[in-house]
Amino acid sequence: MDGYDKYAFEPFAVTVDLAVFTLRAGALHVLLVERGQEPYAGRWALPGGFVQPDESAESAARRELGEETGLTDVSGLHLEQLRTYSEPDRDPRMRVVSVAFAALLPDAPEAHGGSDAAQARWTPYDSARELAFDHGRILADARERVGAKLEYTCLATAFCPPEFTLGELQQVYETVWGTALDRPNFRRKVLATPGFVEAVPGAARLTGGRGKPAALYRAGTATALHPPLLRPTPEGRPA
Amino acid sequence: MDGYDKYAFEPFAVTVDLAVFTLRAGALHVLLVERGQEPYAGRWALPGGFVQPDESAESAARRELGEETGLTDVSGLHLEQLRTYSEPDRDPRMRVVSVAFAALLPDAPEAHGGSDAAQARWTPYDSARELAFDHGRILADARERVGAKLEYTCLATAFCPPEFTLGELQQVYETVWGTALDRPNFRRKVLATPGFVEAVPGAARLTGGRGKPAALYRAGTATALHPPLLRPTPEGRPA
DNA sequence: CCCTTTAATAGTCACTGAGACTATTAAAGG
DNA sequence: CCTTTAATAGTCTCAGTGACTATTAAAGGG
Repeated sequence: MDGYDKYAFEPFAVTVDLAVFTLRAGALHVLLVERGQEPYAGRWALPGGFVQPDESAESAARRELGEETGLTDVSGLHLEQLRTYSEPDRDPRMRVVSVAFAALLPDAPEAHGGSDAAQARWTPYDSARELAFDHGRILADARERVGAKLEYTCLATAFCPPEFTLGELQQVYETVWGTALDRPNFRRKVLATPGFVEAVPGAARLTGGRGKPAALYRAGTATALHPPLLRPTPEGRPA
Repeated sequence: MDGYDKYAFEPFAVTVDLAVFTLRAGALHVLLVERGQEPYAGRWALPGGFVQPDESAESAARRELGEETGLTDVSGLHLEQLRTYSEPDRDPRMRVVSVAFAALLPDAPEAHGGSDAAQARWTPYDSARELAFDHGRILADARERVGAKLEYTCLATAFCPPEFTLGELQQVYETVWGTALDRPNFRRKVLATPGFVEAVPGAARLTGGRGKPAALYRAGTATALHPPLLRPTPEGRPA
């Protein structure tokens, strides 16, 4: 950071790119926008945009999230920095450094084309292919990060509405990890972790299910899981 | 990422900042450079520099690491991106976005002033105070990340020379975490984790210790620890 | 050359947490 | 009212680990 005057520096464009996840119909979905112009015209891409002179990358990401999803209050949503992508050739036109973020939404409001996006759409994660730029890589990194963080943080509640059942919370894990979990064991683990969830007294989900209505819970105050809730190892992780 | 022509963007300076850690005399040390000019003249700061037009932030970090430490071969050293700091006012002169990295060195060659640093010095982590810019925050974030990664990765071997004893490996954990560990239990855990370390056949550390010489090990091929090696909870983590 | 010191290595015991189940309870709907 | 459906409660067992004791192997001083 020394010697600003002694060394020339290239001016860079700095952008944010967002991998916005939600759960719909039991599948992980990601918000994509369709590009209107070259390069990659007509291809799908992650939403994002330039960082403005008076804002941090975090502010820019939150602003873009609001613009793309149409949500008026994005203050409580989970948004975390993933990493920064800076390969010199990642944008064919110019030198663009992009700070990538992962965001989690409890429920998916239908996306509408934002100010600078032709159209935006929720896409099943597995159908998101051939993205523009290096966005495929960013998306894969974001997905891996989310899956890993479910293990040792309380992040799963970020996919849930303010009040949720333990079954719904379990579905978050099962959907993101792609594995089935034993219900009684999951229940025991969650309830045994102080601060993970707190019961909503005397409330139960009334919506016309067939069997016994499940009790409702709210996200607790804890952020970390000790000990972690490890995902089942199919055969034995690289260890 | 759409609409480059429709929206003005501010040109940013992009730098890398490095939190380079090593262990010396049983204490965690970090590499600091003394600033020669305003702002923060005379204050200590993290080494770093501008990203050049033809290199990624990772390349820039590796280049700076070589320049600051004087190491000719920094290819095998552990270097990982921490996060990007982009608050608009983090540099009083201009808009600078900095991609921060954490690096781990097995043994500390004495630092010499690099090309753009008046002088560089290994400083005990606990003595690193009042750093320039937001480098105090970056350093704290890096330290926390390193501590956390010891739990669920094989990162600890990055602090060790190519061949090391289990006692030395244990010292890494104890130094970074600031807690004592039970030696037989640590040993059992490490040896029971496939790929963490591999024995060097028939080798023992000869250097004039008093007691029985310890066997030597090399870093194994594994990168993750399953299950993790959790640091002892003093009373009960925020959970 | 023995005997003490020092540290590495081997082994034991008990408890916690989790995986794999089985059993019970409570409501909805015909 | 009785069947269906799902939530909730409980059991059994084993791996992993914290706490601890015992043994082994070398160095160094008398």
